[in-house]
Amino acid sequence: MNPVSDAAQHSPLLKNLNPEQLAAVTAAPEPALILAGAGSGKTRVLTTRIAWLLQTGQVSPGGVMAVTFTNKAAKEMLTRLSTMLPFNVRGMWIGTFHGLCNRFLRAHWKLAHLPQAFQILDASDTTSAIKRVIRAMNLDEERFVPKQVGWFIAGCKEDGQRPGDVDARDEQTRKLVEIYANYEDQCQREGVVDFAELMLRSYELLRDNPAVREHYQNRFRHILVDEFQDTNKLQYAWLKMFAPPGAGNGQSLLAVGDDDQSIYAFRGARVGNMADFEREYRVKRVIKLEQNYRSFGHILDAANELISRNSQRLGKTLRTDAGLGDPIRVQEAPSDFAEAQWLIEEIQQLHRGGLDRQEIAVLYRSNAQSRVIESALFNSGIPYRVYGGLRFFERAEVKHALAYLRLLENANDDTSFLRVVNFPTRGIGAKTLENLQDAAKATGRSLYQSVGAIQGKGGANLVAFTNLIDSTRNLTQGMTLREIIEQVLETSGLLDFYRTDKDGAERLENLDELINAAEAFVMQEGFGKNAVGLPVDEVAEAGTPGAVPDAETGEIMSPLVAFLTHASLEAGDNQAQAGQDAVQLMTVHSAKGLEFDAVFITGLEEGLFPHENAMSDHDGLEEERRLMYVAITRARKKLSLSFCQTRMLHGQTRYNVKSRFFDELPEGALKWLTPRNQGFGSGFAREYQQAWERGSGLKGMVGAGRVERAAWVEPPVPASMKQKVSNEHGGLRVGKGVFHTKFGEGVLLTLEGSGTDARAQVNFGRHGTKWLALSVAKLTPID
DNA sequence: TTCTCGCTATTTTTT
DNA sequence: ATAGCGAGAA
Repeated sequence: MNPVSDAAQHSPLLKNLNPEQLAAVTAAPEPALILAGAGSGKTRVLTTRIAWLLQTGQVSPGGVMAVTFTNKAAKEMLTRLSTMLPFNVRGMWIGTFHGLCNRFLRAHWKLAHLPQAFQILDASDTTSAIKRVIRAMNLDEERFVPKQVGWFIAGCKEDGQRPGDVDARDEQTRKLVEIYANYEDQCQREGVVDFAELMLRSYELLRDNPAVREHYQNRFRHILVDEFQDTNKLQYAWLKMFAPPGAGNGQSLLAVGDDDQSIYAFRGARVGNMADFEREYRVKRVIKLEQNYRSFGHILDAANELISRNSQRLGKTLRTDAGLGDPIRVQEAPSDFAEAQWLIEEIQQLHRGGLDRQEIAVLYRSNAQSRVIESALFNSGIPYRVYGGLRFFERAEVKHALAYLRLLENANDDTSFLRVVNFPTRGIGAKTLENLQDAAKATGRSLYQSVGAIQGKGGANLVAFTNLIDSTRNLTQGMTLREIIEQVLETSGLLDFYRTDKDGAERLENLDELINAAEAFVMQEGFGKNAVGLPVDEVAEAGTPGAVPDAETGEIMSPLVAFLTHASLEAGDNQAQAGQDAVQLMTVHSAKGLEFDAVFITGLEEGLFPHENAMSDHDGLEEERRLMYVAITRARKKLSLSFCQTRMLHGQTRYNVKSRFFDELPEGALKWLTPRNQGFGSGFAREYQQAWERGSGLKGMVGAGRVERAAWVEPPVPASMKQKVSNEHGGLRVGKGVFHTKFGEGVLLTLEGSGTDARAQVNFGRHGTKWLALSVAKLTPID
């Protein structure tokens, strides 16, 4: 039945897998759908399958592609794989949809009609770029709210639609499409792409270039997709380009997903892709992973019972061998303050009982709910960490620094230009910038290129700014990434600004952290990859996640461009700092994929959870229910649910009814801590509240800053990993002439790295200074 | 150019 | 309640 040999079936990798997991891991090389329930060992199955395929010689490292949604999941997969495999896995095509698209577009930048050093706009860059378009078109920003226009454009792209494809039936939509078209032109002019564009552009490239498409179809024998229920229309279409249905070419597309955990439909995710996949790929057998290794029985019973109320399901019931465990505790609190106070007591008790604080999670439906809980935790001195705040690369000071760095690479990046042209202030005001933008618009050139057209004092200040950029660019030639950033921070005046700013200390720290991040990035990317033993041409295509060589010439991005890309693609981890034991606070959405010993689901009130805005349609309620399902299944041992009779929301007291989800849970699994149906204002509740209000200094503390903000930390790089910089490599010498088949003669400036990762910086004069991967580029020394 | 006042919106958001 | 933003004043 299975073409794999007996020996392969007895690989030590396959030990301790249950029958379903084993079936998934060793599934025949054909399309397969794995329905993986929460806590069923999904990641283990994915990584074990990849390791097993490689170990049994069914595929080479270059023939595998594994796609995830989050950087975290991708990292997790790489980490686990590297412990299972004897070689370095970093060169393999394992990453997020967007990360892999980036890698692909860097290798085929010419076909994609992009500059090789194209930069990626994050969500806020995108919004400000759209805002500029709307202003340039003299449109009303009330009627065309930049953020909403952004959603519209992203929505079009995720549906695979260019401006010409959109069916605009009304005036408003026609205008939106016009904005979309202008925004596209602007991005193209500036050499930038947004997140959705990364996907759409690579999809179109594959669609329109049969040779490239066939090449990749032949290359990737095994494609594995994680969280398939969250894919949107475009992502599914993108996957089909790599592995078309019904091709019968022996490719294996393995989709892993859980329809019950689909909670991103509101963002364009199509659960229906799972059913479509099953049909279009004629999937013979759907493997269900229903054995749960995470939670006790009462918790699973509750999850199963709740989710069974949904109508549109592929069908799946979790089971465990772990026994029933503790019942689910339910608390009714008179107010949100009292709920928070109850949480404190519970958390203290759990902690006294020996539970680490980081094993305790407090979940809520919307971010606004975290405030009360935070101040209560703050008051009682319990360390906590809130997820979902500003991430490292999104901080203003870091974005400013990155904008300067981007301008060094591409001065035509108007988004970056506008961000820092007057920061720190240089006497360039709104009026001057308006004139500049008019001049740029008239000639179709970038702001940087139009500076000469502005007269007077503003013009002189603008020239001073471009001179600053130009001279910094010259000054930093040949510098290491660290030196470049240090130089930019100094000459831009950012350091001076924050040094004199009264609360600039934290910002200076973050800028320092930026240098560390860059240093860590260089170390991580620049050392010892592709010990994988990929053939040279596959290295060219796979490259390294950080710096991808051109598929033809071997030219790679400079470390600076690679770092800037890294910064946009990975906004920085919200991951907890190691060694700090703190209670975890987050929305249910951001808890997906995580697990804790003890979980508190708070604010279970009608209108809040399920949220009123989601209940306009039937699907909305089902998605809320799936969200509740995700929340419940995060808990390993202890689960508590709570709701409040009253809650302060938008400055007003709301009187609540408990969530309908309570009626959908098995009564036998619940333990009510408060008498049922207790009215508001009953003796107990009133007393509790009064005691609470007397005893707490909370009123003064509300609005106090958040403690222990999640910080972004790069793993420390051991000194032994220091990158090799040499003067010689295979007959090439720094300072001597070299010849490249495409770029002609040049002078060798720098040599870095070793082995297949060796790279060279060469000044080709007319063609400029370029970084080349020596494993790909054909460089010969000239005497 | 920068500061301050007042208006508005406030579900979730992996990239 | 409150953060974020835009318009007018200093």
